[in-house]
Parts: sequence; C-alpha cells; structure tokens
Amino acid sequence: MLEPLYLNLGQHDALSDAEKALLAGAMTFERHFAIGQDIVASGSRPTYSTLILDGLAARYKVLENGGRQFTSLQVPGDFVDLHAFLLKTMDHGIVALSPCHVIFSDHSRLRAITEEAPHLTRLLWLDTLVDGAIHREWIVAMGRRSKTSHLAHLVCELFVRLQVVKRTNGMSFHLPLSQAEMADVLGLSVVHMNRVIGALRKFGVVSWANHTVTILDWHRLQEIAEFDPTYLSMMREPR
Amino acid sequence: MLEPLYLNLGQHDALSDAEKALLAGAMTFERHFAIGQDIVASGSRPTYSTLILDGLAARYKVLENGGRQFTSLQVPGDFVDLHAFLLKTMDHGIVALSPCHVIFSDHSRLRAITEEAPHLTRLLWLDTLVDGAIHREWIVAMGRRSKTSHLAHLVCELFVRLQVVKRTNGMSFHLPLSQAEMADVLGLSVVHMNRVIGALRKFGVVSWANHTVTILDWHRLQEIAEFDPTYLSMMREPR
DNA sequence: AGCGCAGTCTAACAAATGTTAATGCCCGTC
DNA sequence: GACGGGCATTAACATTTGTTAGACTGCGCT
Repeated sequence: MLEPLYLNLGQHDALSDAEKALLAGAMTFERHFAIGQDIVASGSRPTYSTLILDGLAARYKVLENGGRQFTSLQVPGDFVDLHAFLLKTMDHGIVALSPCHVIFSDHSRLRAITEEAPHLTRLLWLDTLVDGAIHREWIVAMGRRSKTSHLAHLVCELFVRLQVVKRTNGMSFHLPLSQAEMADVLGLSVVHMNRVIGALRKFGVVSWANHTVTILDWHRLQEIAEFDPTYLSMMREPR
Repeated sequence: MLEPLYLNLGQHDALSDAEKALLAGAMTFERHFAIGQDIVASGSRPTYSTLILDGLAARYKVLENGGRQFTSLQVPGDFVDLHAFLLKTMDHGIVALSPCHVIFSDHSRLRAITEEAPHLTRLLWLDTLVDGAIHREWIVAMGRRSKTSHLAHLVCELFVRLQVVKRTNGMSFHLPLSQAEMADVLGLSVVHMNRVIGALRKFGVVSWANHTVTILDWHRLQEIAEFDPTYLSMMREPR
C-alpha cells in the first residue's frame, strides 16, 4: 500500500527492507477525503503527518480579499505536511483536489525514526528539501517566465513527478483541476488562465480536455518551459 | 563567532552547550566574498555547506533570456546551502549582495551529526523547513498580493529575521540591494520596482535611502502586507 | 573643480493582464 | 426531454506592468 512512498523516496537513494518496515510501522489509520475537503486545516497543530496514497491535493493560503494561492501540488507518495512534524503549527491549509486516499503517521513514531534510523531520517529530510527546490522553481516561474512558459513548466514537472509514482498513462496524465483552480496555481485571473492554456494548445504541444493532459511534443514543451529536472533530484545516489 | 547561528537555531528551541560545540566542531575555514561574487556556483556539487557570519546573500536562477530571479535572501546565521548536504547538486547559484564573511562546514561532519545527535539534526532540518515556509510565503506574495503589499511583506520579513540575529538598529536595517536587484527579488522591471517603492514611501510607512530602510509605521506596514510571522516559527518549543 | 559612472527617477507609449459580462456547452436531475 | 448549474470560452474595456529613452543625482577619481 505504501508503494507510492517507496517509489518517491527510493528514486533518490536505495531504501532497505528494514527502512520500509520502519515507515510502515509509523503509519496509523487511513482516511478518504472528498473533493474540496480540507485534509489539514490552516492554524492547526497536527500530531501526525499525512501521506497521499491516491489522489491530488494542494497547499494553499487565502488572503483577506478572498484571493487564494496554491503553493504546491501534492501527488501520491507525497507527505503533504511532513514539515509540520518540526514546524508544529500549520501556516497554510491543504485541500483535496480529487478524491484522496491518505494514511497518517504519528509524529511520535517519526521522532523515533530520527533517534534510531539516521539514513531514513536523511531521506525524509531530503523529501522536504525537494519540496523546497520545487518551491524555488515556482518562484522563478512566477517571477521571470512568461505565463505560457510557466504553464509549460508546470506540465513538465507534474508529468515527471507522476511518472515516478506510476501515475502517467503513456504521455497523458489526469489533472482534475478546473481552470479557476489552475489560475490559483499560477496566480492569474480565470480569463487569462484560459488564454494561456489556449496558447499552449495552439502551439500544438499539449492537448487538454476532460481533465486529461496529453503531451503531444515533449521536446518542444520542454523547450518552451526551459525545463531542467535537476531540481527534482531524481538521481539515485548515497545520501 | 557562530553567535548568529546560535541565535537563528536557538529561536526555535533550546540549544545545549554540547550542541553548540558539535556545530562549532563541524566548521572548517572562513572566507570573505566581495559584492557580486558567487559564493556557490550553480551546477556545483559542494562537499561543505556555507554559513553566513556577516553580510547579505541571495539564491538565484538565470533564464536563457538573461532574466534573473532571486529565490531567497540570506542573512547572518543562515546556512545558504545546507540543502546541498542531501540534494548534492546545486540547481541554483548563491551570490554575495554585500561583502560576506562566511564559514564552511564539512558535509562529513554534518553527516556525523545526523548519526549521533538526533535533536540537533532535527534543528538543522527545521532550519531548512523554515526556508521552505519562506518560499511558500514568497509564492503567495508573487501570485496574489499587489506589488505594494508584496514589497511591504518583504520588508516585514527581513526586519523580523534580521532582528533575531541582532542586525537591526531600532526600526532601521541595512539593505544593500539596488532597485535593479530588488526588481529581481519581486520579479518586476526596474521602472516598476521604482514605482512600487515610491508607493510605499508615499504611504509614509517606510523611508528608504542610502541602502537603509526605516520602518516609520510598523502597524500600518504590517496591515498593508497582511504580515503574519507564524511561518517563521519563532516560537521556542520542543522540536 | 571637472569627469564619468552607477544608480534613481520620470515620461510616454506598448504590451500584458484583470474585470465584467455574456454565450454556449456538458451533464446530472426531475 | 426540459431545466439548471458549473465550467469553458470569448468580447470589450480598464488597469497594471513593461519598454525605451532621457534627465538627474551623488560620488569616487583624476
């Protein structure tokens, strides 16, 4: 059942059977969330961390004027709030963008891992560092890329991340977000989001319908995005 | 000499003398960097991590069209590339924005800390988690705040972070960035950056001259920024 | 004192992006 | 099969942001 987590952590470095057992031992109960439900509430102080087994979720903040900004998209195998293990207080919420199947792991058991399993600790730490690397890439995209390039970059990133956990289908993947939700990812108005998606379609690099994205020309998409997957640390090496 | 680091880590949780000694023992040699010099090069695979003792530095990426985006500002007490300890390959550069005095810590000794000092390991991990939290706040600012609010937020954040390491002077702090460099922080053109700074001045909440920022009306600045320091985890509690 | 450079600031115009509103389409419900 | 709601799409117009160009300012250097 934890296969997505093993695939995610295992892409960076070998994961021993003992370590897999430790992770499995840290898990407690499972739960399902419906679309739109908060998986973790902003301001809460969870005593467990949440692993996505299936579905798509997002971190977000809401401003006083009602504007919402997603700060990350989380795919199966991601710990959506592993940072809360040490940060303690959630400064943002996490919402299910599709029906989500998750499993919770107690902070007390994660703490035990940090006391007894240094290598596994480093892999969990690494997982949050990749999170940070993705954040930095988003900052660059928001600040200095054209909106078309930003969207292309996001498509590249999601495709690669979903591929790692075997959630792609050939050159296609499921992307359940509405255009309004996509707008909250890129920081655009809905109308402009629609224009930008139209631009990518016109370039002929993706088709996008029924919540399914198909990459028609990976090479050119990557060019438009200036996509370099180094930041995802997909190289398997001692950590 | 490591005082800024102790202040930085110590703001989140108590730091024992033994832990301070471990940190001191991880340090090797010091070095000075001039303005504009790369402290860490993009694409490199450092075998040490860099702690700022004095000065201001920034992480950045450069795009093909020459556009540059800063993804973080680093103040004294910050490990600018602690993530490279596990990420291995730098996917971005780090540049000195003022003359910088830094000290290097060997990855082999950091690794030893993860093997032998779980609590200190968690504090170092936490340090990178706060980094991530700051990134998320920047994403929100870039995506959904007005530019004036974004700048106000940045001023609030820098003031608070500098205060922790005793680098403020009353309500003032030194900010050596030119407006062109500030533009690369916010993702704006130089001309518009100038307009936005002008707006903050017109509101009468800050004065900004000679690379010195003075907060004239903290309350109103915070309001404009919708600044909530929760994400900086400045609460001292067991981690 | 004069020169030259880097940085700040303004103006005028161009392009990108937001807002408001209307249309059409798909799909589930009654 | 009609109805209604959510979503995608488009249009027209407003606002924000970028571009280009130039003036101005402070400061180190000769």
